[in-house]
Formats: sequence, structure tokens, C-alpha cells
Amino acid sequence: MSTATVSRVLSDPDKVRQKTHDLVMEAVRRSGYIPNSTAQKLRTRRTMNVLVIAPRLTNPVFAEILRGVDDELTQSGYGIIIGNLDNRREREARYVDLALSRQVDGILLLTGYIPENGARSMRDSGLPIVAMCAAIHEDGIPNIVVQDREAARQAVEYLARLGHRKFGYISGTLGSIIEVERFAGFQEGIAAAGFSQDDVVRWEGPFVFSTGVSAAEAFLQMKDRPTGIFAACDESAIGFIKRVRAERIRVPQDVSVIGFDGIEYADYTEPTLTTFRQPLHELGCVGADVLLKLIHNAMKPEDWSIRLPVTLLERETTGPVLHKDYKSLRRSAV
Amino acid sequence: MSTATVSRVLSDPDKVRQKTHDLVMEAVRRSGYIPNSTAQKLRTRRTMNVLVIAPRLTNPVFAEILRGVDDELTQSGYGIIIGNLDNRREREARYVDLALSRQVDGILLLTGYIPENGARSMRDSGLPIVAMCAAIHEDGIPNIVVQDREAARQAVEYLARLGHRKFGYISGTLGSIIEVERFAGFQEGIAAAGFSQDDVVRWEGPFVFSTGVSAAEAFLQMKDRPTGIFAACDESAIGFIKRVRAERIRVPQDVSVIGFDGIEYADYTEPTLTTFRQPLHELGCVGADVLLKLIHNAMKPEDWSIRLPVTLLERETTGPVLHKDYKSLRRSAV
DNA sequence: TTGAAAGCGCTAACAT
DNA sequence: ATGTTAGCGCTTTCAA
Repeated sequence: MSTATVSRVLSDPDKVRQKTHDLVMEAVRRSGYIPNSTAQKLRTRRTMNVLVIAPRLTNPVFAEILRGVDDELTQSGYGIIIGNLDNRREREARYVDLALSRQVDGILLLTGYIPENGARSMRDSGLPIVAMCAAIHEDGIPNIVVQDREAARQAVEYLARLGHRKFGYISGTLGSIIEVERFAGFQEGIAAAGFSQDDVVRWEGPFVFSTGVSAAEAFLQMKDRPTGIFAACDESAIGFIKRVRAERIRVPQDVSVIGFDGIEYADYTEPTLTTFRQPLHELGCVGADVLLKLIHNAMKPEDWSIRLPVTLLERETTGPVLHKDYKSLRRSAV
Repeated sequence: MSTATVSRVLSDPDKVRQKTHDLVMEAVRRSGYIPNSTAQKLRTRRTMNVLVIAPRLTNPVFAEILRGVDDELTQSGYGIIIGNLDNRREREARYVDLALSRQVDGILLLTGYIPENGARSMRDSGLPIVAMCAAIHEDGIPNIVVQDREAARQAVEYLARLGHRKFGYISGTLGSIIEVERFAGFQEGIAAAGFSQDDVVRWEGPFVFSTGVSAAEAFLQMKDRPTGIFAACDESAIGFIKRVRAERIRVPQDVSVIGFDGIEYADYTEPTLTTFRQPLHELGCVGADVLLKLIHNAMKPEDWSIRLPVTLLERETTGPVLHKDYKSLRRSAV
């Protein structure tokens, strides 16, 4: 019995006689033989691993996307090598090298940009790349994202319909494509509802709780405060609400807040957070699926870029404006 | 110039002449050569990868530990292959095979048990294993855990000192070693403070928000309710508080709650959660460090098992008991 | 249907 | 200090 026959039995059982097959399988079972995957990788030039680069792991948004990715990849026998940047760009270098040294068959990027190491970029690896969550506008890179812009626009519409006339925007990480999209949508909404830049306040900071806290502190200093706030992520919305309520500002009576993401916490805040739910698990599945197709050259052009819808969850942090001058007159939501 | 020389320049520069070194490096730079890591792995029999098995990724506790692991491993040039069980034990099999086929040099287990695939266990791989977060009592497996039992015991003491006389315990995942330890500590505390099983109520469920919600619903049905609650994790503490407050139960005036973990979100609840902060990042670093030592046979016996301390964060969900009969008489905390 | 043999790209022992 | 050579364990022609 040659090693070649064993190999055939294990990889393509139809190529051998039934009897040989049984003999080999019995021996395999008894000896507990498991092929050395490194040797397989070297020989076949496929690693059966995918690299996933995430800006941060402690953000539940990424964790949830990763679940989807994992479900899809595991099903196809692929493994995940996780590249956690932990919000530090200097960590990219290591993963660029990892791609360049062909330790993976494909790359999923949650970053919104292509990681680089000095002069070399992940693109130089020639490996298939799919951008998820945050778009990368380059040839040959499919984007699997949600309708950030549309949702942000819808947030303003929703607040305007509730009677709000002055708006606040709590940003995400500056320069991030997601932030850019959401702010653009917010501005479109402002314009569409007939408001101007005078009716808008913007507070900046990364996608974390404390950004909402700082925004709240700036908010509290204002004399003529906005009453409708859109936060580019749930965490900063939660930070904002927590901070203003500590100063006896009522939500939503004094200020309405809409978040973005639909993380699980957002359903356990007081009041529960009105927000847009992203289909995070699906995002992960679809992204992984597209990458696998790319790896197997089975990509249909119409699948290239996908924009998944988000859902507005109307909960307790938004409500009609109570005008100060006529406190008794509560405008009904149109 | 032979391939062997190039190999030496790249792996052990001191073994070649300075001039040769420079020549090779120049050529490497110009050609953009990067060694094929799979071939290196096959030849050296080291994969430079570590497998981390986590019960679930969306739990911020695991995400935080993973950060520590990542920091430590990255520094030593090791990569992480993530094995997310997503709370489904049938997913273990794949990772057992991965270990058996030697795709990694070592294994970090956050599970509290050794994953199995039918008759075969990860131990059969012969790879070094370190248990983190949840202990595994087997020869040759170092445990890096926190003082679960001591903390739970301390929680009861703390509540008793505040005047509480009837206690509630919200469990974690049944059968989990962490849950067992925390409940044991809780019971020790009850006994040490001179209380009996009649003074204790226990509600069961996994380590998730909704366990706290169900516990709250059972709590609300009771006539003689406990006033001091210890939850085996922050998420269920938060779920509990959210649910009882919806029924106008005041925290901490009517019921005090202590959590466990110290997740970031626990600082953004209303009121902010009293809880034990686990040194999660450190747990990850230490666990990874011990594993690396095991891999390099550099383990000193005294480092084998480590129990890190937790810190009680006294925040707003705990307070002195207000006895119903003498509502005006507020006992001071001793 | 099976076996023999080449070779994936690298490193390490040995030879020079 | 460098080159030659023999594998690491597998898969895949090619030949039988």
C-alpha cells in the first residue's frame, strides 16, 4: 500500500477500489492517522485559512460580524486567522507580512482601508480581498456594507417629523469611511428637511462610549441646545444619554437620541435606545461567502458589491418635541 | 549565492559575513522576496500559531482576554487561530482535528474543559495546553484564573455588612466550573455570615442578559423578596436591574445588586453597577506567556498555576437595607 | 486501480 | 563563511 493510495482514499475516495478504501480507512482508524496539514498546504498551495482584519475586538459590532464570518467559513472547512488592530495602525505591518508570506488564501477587511507595511500593501499579495462593513473603493475589491448614508438621512427625517428643529451629530472615528458616509447622510437629511448648518451641531470622537460622554458635556454647556441627536454608533449614544441624565436632562422629553448599530446593550439601557439595527451576522456570512467565491474564481459580477438594509428600531429615547414656550402643548408625531 | 546563505541571512544574520548579509538584503529588498511560511513550518515543525478556544466571542469578557493574549503572542511573533464555539459544543470537533493535524504549536482554553471529537481529545495532540479563566484540573495543564470563589464570598460579606438578611444568587451557565466556583464562594459567604439556606434564593441560566431578566421575573413574583443579589456575571446583573426597575423597584433602595466581571458597559448603566473587576487583559497576557514558556520548555514549576485577584468596584447598585417597618430609620453601613 | 517518483520551498547537517 | 544535499509529509503526474 503506497502513500499515494492512502492520499487518494482520503482526498478522493472514488478513485480507488472499495476494498482498498476499506482497508486504508481501517488502518487509519486504528493508527489514529491524521494528515499533516502543513505538508498538505505546501503541496497544494492552499492554506485553507482566511485572514480577518478588525479595527477592534471589544466592539460588539465586530464580534457579531465575526460570528457570521465564522459560521460561513467553518462550513467550507476554512479557518480564521484573526488580525486585531486594537485601534493601533502600527499593528498592521505584521498582518501585511502574513498575507505576503501566503499564510492565508484570502482576506476580509473590516477596516475601510488596505493595511500597509512601509512600501508594501496587502494588495501586493495578490490574494483576493473583500471589504466588509466599511467600503474600500478600489478595483477588484467587493464591498459588503450597509446603507449607512440612507439610514443617517432617515434618522434626521424621523427626528424632524417628531418636531425637532435643532440637531446634534455625534461622530465616529474621524476619517473612517463609515463616519464619512453617516455624516453625509445626516447632512442630506438636514438639507432635505429644509434646515441649514445653523441648525446643526457636530461633536467629534471615535466609536466609543466616552465620545458620547464628551459630546454630552459640550451639550450641557450650550444655551440653545439641540433636541434631536443622532449618534454614529450605539456606544456613544449610550454614553451621551447616561451623562445628560445625570444632570436631570430627561430623555426623550428634553432631548431625543438615535443610535446606530443595534448592539444588544442598546436594549438594556434606560430608556431603551432607538437605533438602526445592522444585519451584522448576515454581513459576516455574505462577506465570507463572496470571499470564498473569489478564492474559487466563482465570482459572478452581479454579486460584486452589496448594500444591506438596516432597520429602524423605534424604542424609548426618541419622542416628540416639547416646546418650552408651550409646555402644555405636546405636538403629536406626524 | 546559495539558498542556504539567504536562509541564514534571514534567520541568523550573525552566521554570515557583513558583506554577504548586505548583498542578500539588498537583493531581498529589490525583489520583494518573502519566505514561504508554509515551507518554513514544514521544515522547522513549528507553525508559530496558537489556537484559542473561546465559548463565545460576543461576550466582552472573552474579547478583552483575547486582547491580552494577542498582545503577548504578537510580540513573540506568534499568530492566533480563533476557535469560537459560539456556545455550541458540536463545534469543538473541528478544532480538535486542527490540533491533531498540528496546525498550531499550543492551545489556550477558555472553556473549562478539554474539547473532544468522538473518541479523540485535544490532549491526544500532545500539544501544550493552558487553561485560562476557567480551571481544568488535569495533570500538566496550568490554570490561569481569578479568585472567583473568594470574590463571591466577599460579595455576600459586603451585602451582609450593609444589613441585608435575605440573598439572591443569579447563576451562570450550569455545570461551568466558573459557575460552580462562584456559587461555592457565595455559599461559603452565606455560612460565614451565619445565614442558612432559608435565607437564599437561586435563579439559574447561562451567562447572558436574559438570565437576569428571568431572574427578575421570578423575583417579582415573590412575596418575601431578597434584598441582596449577587449575579455571577455583569450581563445578568444588568438584565435583572433593568427588569425590576421597569416595575418601579428602586435600586439600591429596595434591592442591592452586585455583578461580576467589570465589563465596560457596567459603568454606563443606571445606576452604575457595583461589581468585581477581573484583570482580563492581564489574564490573557499571563496565559499566553505561560503557554509560550511551555512551548519552549522553559516552564518553571512555580509558575504553573496562577490565581489573579479581582477588585470590588463599589458603585451605585448597592446600599444599606431600608427596613420596611422602620422606613425612616436608615441603617448606616458598618 | 495502484505504485513510483518528483517536488512544493525551505532549513540544517555536513562538507568544503 | 559558504555551498551541497537531504529531507520535512504530502499530492500528483506518469507509468505499469
